Amino acid sequence: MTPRSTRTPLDPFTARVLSVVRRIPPGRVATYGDVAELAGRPRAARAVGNIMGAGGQPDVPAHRVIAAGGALGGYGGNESLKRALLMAEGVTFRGARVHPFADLRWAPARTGRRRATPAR
DNA sequence: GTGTTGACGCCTA
DNA sequence: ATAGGCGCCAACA
Repeated sequence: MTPRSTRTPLDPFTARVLSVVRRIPPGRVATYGDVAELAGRPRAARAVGNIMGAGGQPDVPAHRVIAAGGALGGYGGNESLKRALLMAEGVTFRGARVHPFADLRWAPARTGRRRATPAR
């Protein structure tokens, strides 16, 4: 089980991805591309998918990470479960896509990012 | 070090 | 709307 969590200490990017996903609130979703961008690698959507599939941790709501355009994306072969989990949180679907995607799509609150080093 | 795989994304037909 | 192709990045053999 979790062949990776017990091996590598987690690279910065991977840790960042998990951190981002953890912040996605219930009833909201984020695309693999969104997570990748928030993690610092806008083109690493595929890598994010791999990281999700790698298992991650129980406190990481991977089911809230979907594909672009509101598509469901994968879930270890249990897409129906992923969809059920989202619906249970209030996410509505329109066919195979979340709807309204624009409103359900989550974006981090930018409560005014303060720099650690208060520009002297 | 290289090669393959994969819960992706976007473009073109 | 469906199918195929290319690019992207990280994990693993």
